[in-house]
Amino acid sequence: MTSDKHPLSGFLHDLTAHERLSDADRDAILGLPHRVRKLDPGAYLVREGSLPSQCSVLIDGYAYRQKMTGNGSRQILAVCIPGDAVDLQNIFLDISDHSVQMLTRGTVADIPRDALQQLVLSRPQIGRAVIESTLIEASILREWVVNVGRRDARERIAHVLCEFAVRLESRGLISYNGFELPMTQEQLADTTGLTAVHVNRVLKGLEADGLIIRRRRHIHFQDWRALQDAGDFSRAYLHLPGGGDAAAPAH
Amino acid sequence: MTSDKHPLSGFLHDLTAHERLSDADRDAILGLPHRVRKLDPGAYLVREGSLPSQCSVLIDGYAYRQKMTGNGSRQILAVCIPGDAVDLQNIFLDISDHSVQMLTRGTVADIPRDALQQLVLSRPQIGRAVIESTLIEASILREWVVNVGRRDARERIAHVLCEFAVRLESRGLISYNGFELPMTQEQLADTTGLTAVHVNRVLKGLEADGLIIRRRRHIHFQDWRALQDAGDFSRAYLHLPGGGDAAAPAH
DNA sequence: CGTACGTTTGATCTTTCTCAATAATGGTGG
DNA sequence: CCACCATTATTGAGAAAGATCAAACGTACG
Repeated sequence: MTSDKHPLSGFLHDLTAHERLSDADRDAILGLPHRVRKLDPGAYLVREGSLPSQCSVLIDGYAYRQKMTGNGSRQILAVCIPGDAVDLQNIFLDISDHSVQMLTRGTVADIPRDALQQLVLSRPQIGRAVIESTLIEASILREWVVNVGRRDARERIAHVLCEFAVRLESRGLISYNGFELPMTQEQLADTTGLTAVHVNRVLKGLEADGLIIRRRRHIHFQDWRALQDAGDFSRAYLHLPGGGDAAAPAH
Repeated sequence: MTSDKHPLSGFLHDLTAHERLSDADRDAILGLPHRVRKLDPGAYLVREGSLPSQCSVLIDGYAYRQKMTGNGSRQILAVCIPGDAVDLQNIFLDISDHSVQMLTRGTVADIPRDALQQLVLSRPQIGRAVIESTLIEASILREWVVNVGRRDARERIAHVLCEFAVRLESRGLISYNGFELPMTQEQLADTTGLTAVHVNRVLKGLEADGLIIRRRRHIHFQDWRALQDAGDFSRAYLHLPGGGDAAAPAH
């Protein structure tokens, strides 16, 4: 998908989205030691309770953060898209507080924890970029708390669809006014705090009302404006560099 | 409450909870320019959509992060306790994605954004401490997503009570096996994604079952172990330095 | 071509919300 | 100190969103 070949170029691109880095900083990032791995759906990148010795960057495919409750239900906490550093939190915290698993087949680059830690501490602008990236992740988490805490089922799902589309678009990963949802309805239920059955009915409803068209897992935005309204969606919380609230997925 | 007099000592204490700082770093923090203000309940520290020019540190009293949905309901995203830097995110991000308001009467110290930014960039160990603090906040947000997404009303409220008690205890702010809940049942509803009416019934239930005793807003832990079980609570996600799962509020 | 997984649909049940009214409580001015 | 007012807490009854249970239908893949 990316024209540039370096495995860490997506990661670099993500970090430089908000912060302009010097050539030396850029070279230092691309020069990080790393090992590339291919993974199957369901493979663990991080396991809750473990002490990871490396940080994985997603090169292609999707992954998700996840946590289980005591009575066995699952809550999905984030969907990682190509370019995302999958466990920045584990650079500086010891015990992982959640798990990360592959959603689809994909490729990751593992970077030794020490090397990344050193890089962040020794190069202030990179440190700053990492802080910003972490802060944006926190902002998205706040929006997710709002989503599951104060929106009804239809709003939640519409919101998740909008967020996903805008994030993909910001990385140039979205196709013509629609995208391939990389998850089952059960996983969508686990991200919205609903049941798979109810997710199904809501999706059907969104389609019946002409907001989206589904063909298998492909979501086509038939009425992007209405979908945003239905999901109470405003992209401000994503802190995307482009600013404004204007841009929809490619029209 | 704190024996040391410097307004920023609570903030320093918070930052050094995980990271040992050099004397020079400590002096740099205490030497930050700041202005102390007293505030009434409801006063805004940060307004969603604004571009703050300073970062407030809570000296005493409580505050809460909050976001409104399009149809007017409120979701509380965090409760800030004395020592918390109230808007670290606004050091590096421009437009605030949520509001922060005082929960009680209290005191804050405002630090100019530029000074704090400079400090973080020029002193790697302080940068590291700020990253860790941010990461822990994100971890707590993840747990909140789980809480509102996958737990029922009783679990949610028990969980919030446990979290609050443990956080207070970690700062030495908790009194003998109980604490003063600094919020109304309506605000508790807004933190758990419930209604005030239902919160009332659940609290009554927790009391009827002998897990807590209420006297006005004071919560006494009659059966701390059972309350943790009822809330599916485990303190790991708070990443407290003490580690382990052992410590309960002072027994 | 059959098995496993995901989706769709229907019927019923629960939790939680909504609406409404009443009782405490704390703060305020006289 | 007391009467009054505005919040906040409590309680009840009915409504609704979403969960649960169960079954049938598709589709991909070995």
